[in-house]
Amino acid sequence: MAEDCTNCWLRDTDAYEDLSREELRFMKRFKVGELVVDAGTPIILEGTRSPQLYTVLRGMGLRTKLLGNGNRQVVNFVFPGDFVGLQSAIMGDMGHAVEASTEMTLCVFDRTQIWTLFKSHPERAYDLTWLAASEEHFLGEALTSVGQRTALQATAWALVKIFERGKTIGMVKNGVMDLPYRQQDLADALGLSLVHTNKTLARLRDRELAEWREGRLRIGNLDALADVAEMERVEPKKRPML
Amino acid sequence: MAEDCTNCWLRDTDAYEDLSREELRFMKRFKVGELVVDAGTPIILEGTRSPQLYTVLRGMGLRTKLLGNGNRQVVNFVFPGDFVGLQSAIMGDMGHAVEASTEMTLCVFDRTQIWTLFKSHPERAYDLTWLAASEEHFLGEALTSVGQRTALQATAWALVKIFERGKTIGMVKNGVMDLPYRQQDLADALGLSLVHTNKTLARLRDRELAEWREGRLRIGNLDALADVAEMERVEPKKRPML
DNA sequence: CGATTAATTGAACCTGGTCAATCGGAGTGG
DNA sequence: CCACTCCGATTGACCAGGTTCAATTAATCG
Repeated sequence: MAEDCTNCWLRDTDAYEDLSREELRFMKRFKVGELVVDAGTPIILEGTRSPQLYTVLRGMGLRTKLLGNGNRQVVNFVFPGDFVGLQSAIMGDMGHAVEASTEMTLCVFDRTQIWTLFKSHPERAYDLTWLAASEEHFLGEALTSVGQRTALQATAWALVKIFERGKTIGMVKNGVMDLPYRQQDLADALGLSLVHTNKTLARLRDRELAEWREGRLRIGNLDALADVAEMERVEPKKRPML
Repeated sequence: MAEDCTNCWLRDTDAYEDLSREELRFMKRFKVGELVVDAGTPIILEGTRSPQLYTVLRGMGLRTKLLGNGNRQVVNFVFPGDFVGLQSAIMGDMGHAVEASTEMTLCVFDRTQIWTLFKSHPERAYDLTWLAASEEHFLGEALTSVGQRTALQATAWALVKIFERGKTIGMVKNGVMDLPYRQQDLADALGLSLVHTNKTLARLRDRELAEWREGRLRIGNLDALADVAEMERVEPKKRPML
């Protein structure tokens, strides 16, 4: 029942780099199956050595970190095409947990093959490093948002980021994108309280910059929203996908 | 005048993994020279494709991101043994700038050799990925600190992190470590104002948890400080060094 | 229909920011 | 050697962005 990497729907979006026939063959060998999980299911636990690596095929999730006092930080949102479990594969254990926000289907890879990947497929190894560096890049931006932007700016920044990511993988239709998270998730991502996040979203709605209701995000003028966020727009590049 | 990788003083600290003779030989070829910069000098600019890659041999610096409104986020502190320029080498450009806080000497590598490194030295490629994943790991923690911890907790967290890093590379003597940054740097790292950072440091000093004066950090009881931060201590592992 | 979960709104409060002044050390020119 | 300046650290007073508490609404579900 597992899909064939060759026909992976994600490769048809122009968000990802193309792979040669040989490379696809290797990925097929690397892939050991598919995993489908319900919304709310933990996929990887923080601090553990995950037995598996995944690429998200469908659905959305969260990377989260729990603090001793019960506070939660959402480290990132997880979208189709994202690679999950890299830290664990390389360094031994995960710095954050990963959980499903919707039903998700994940492409499962064999972690023990990581080393043969480095030895015999340097292009794929390079892609892995690219993904790690890219995540580092993103987290630097997120840190800057949480540390230096006001609630309004940070919220606008997050919505722009999410919307842009959604666009690259074809999740935006007519300026609307499915965004099946709770306001609490965004609040935990930005280090804001739920109440204030709610009020900030209301402000963006009133200004007709962004409207997020019932799991759907509508943004009319992305540039205007980015201006509020005081962010420099960068055309999203093609990214590798494993 | 360039030091020989074989006798690199950093390899003598037990913070870094050992390299075989062959590996050291390759690193020597990879290395093209040494760079010495004064305190205050920018080493890499944000958003640029840096022509070079560096490993810090001596001195300390900062990774910073500038916001449109002039706000600055300190993304991380840079210590001897840290690798600088990885994002640029892999993804094309840097997400942050790097500048020297003290005089620094850097080991300079040839960026164009990166690809041969992936092809012919998979162990080194693996190490590069390790470094990227490690930085990602750290930034997740930093994000959590800035997002979820109070000023006192965040400050304590930062000092513990810095002190632990300092210990692994032998910079701590008698519970004291050189920390030649300004309070403004720490403030920008934690998303706090200078004034509040100052008062928070005073609080830690009053409680006799940490004392940072005149560029020297003294911590008597690291565990007590970590308790204030509500962080789980993890024994720092050996890390690769290029 | 009661129970649960998420969104929304108002009001009081507080952590941390802003403003402003002072202090001390290092460097510099006379 | 002294006056002057510059930079970073320090402290007090006031202010505000965002948190907390609490109550209400709305939708979903067994």
